[in-house]
Amino acid sequence: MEPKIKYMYIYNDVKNKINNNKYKIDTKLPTETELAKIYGCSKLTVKKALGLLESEGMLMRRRGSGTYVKRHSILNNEFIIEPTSNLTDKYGEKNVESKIVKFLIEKPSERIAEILNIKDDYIYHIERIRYINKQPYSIEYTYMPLSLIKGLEPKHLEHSIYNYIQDILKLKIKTGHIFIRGKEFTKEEKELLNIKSDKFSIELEKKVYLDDGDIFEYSVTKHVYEHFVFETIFVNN
Amino acid sequence: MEPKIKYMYIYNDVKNKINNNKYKIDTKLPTETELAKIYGCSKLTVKKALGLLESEGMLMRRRGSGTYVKRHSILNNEFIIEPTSNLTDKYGEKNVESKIVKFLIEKPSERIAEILNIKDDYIYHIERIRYINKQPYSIEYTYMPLSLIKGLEPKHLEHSIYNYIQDILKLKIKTGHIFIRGKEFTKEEKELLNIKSDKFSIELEKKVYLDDGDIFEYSVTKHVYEHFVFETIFVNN
DNA sequence: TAGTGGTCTAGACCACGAT
DNA sequence: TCGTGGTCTAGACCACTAC
Repeated sequence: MEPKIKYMYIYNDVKNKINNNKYKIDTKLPTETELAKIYGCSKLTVKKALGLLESEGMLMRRRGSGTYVKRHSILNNEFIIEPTSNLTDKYGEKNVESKIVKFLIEKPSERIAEILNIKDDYIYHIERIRYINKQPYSIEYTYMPLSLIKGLEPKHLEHSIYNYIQDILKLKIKTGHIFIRGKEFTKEEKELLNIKSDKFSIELEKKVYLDDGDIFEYSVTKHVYEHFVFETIFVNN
Repeated sequence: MEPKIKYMYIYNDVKNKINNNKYKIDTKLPTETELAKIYGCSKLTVKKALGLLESEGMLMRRRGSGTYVKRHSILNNEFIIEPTSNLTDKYGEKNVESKIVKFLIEKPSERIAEILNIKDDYIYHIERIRYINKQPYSIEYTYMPLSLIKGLEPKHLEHSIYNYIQDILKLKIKTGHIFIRGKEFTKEEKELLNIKSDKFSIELEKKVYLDDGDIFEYSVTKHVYEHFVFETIFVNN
């Protein structure tokens, strides 16, 4: 149950206590020194755990004053996508469906080869339409190096590529770089998604890296705008 | 010149060396131990500096292997807005113009009072159209507690509210919470911005907090979609 | 002035990658 | 097996808040 890493245990424990109202919003947490005593660890370990919660917007820490609870973790809001969100985990496997438009293994274009850092190798080139509760949600153009992602089959695309990569291939996603912009749908996309001609899209362009530094995915996903909200938090140092 | 904080000095120094190609992309940085010796500090201080650079996507750190340079800091890309971007700083004061549509001091609506955590006090209610290089860029609806932001005048709105708050009032922005979505422009907004009727907007809804925990701004900004890209990076732990 | 979180040290030990 | 970054300790001192 408990993770081996002590600060992750403290992180989860404090997070749960906030979500269960054992630590209430707008109240003060015990001091770092007290928490260190409670958890039987050094101040630095407490500080690392609380720093994570601060970066998620749940805590506000003030030198000379204390650590205050600001809000619960989100999780429940229907349309909100965070940088690390996974559709299948968010909406439940039963509520997400995917229609495969293209599933190719091909030589990459010059541009994609450069982005994926590929010399003379093949890639997967995938186009999927995704539905949530039977409603068209997005169209997704994905490019992945063949050499990294072994054995990908249509059945994986129908559910979650990410879950295949993480659960079956045991690859670890480390960082991602996301660009968000507005974009019109093409005529073909409107037909594929079966949406009216005045709808536009929110486009997410993503480059995702594994923990060994390899880029494993370049993708462009165009979301029907009514069903999409992206959330992010920043903390200054 | 050098900041008092040692890890910020290291952070800036390494960042500059990457941007000036003294540390080249795809090469390895000296180890933490070596850097600690170079800067005359402990490993932990080096680690903190490098951790910041990793969270900005400039470095990739791998246990058992080393720290690798991944890319320069961005800065130059024309339309890209990051979570902490400030229009005036980004495009230069001369290239940003603002037209004030509304500048009211009023009692807040119930909704705004709740968001700003205000009981029985007045707020600024501001609507501005912003132009970059004479092109309409966005329309911005801003609500701020009067009690926090003293002495705001039209001349400040014509340039940067943020610069007034940070440079003159010496308030420090600590965290922000951002939602991004697609939204149509209203007929009035299209007229104010003088744009064609088929244009839509990327809406940024922001709550911004000061370092003492007070919320000082709630704003909704609708950007003409062609001139707007939002960038963010995530790092898993 | 007392109490808080922020920075920093000089170590120790561990998990993981490369070989 | 060796070198790397990751976790952790038990302190010290500092900057800031609140009183």
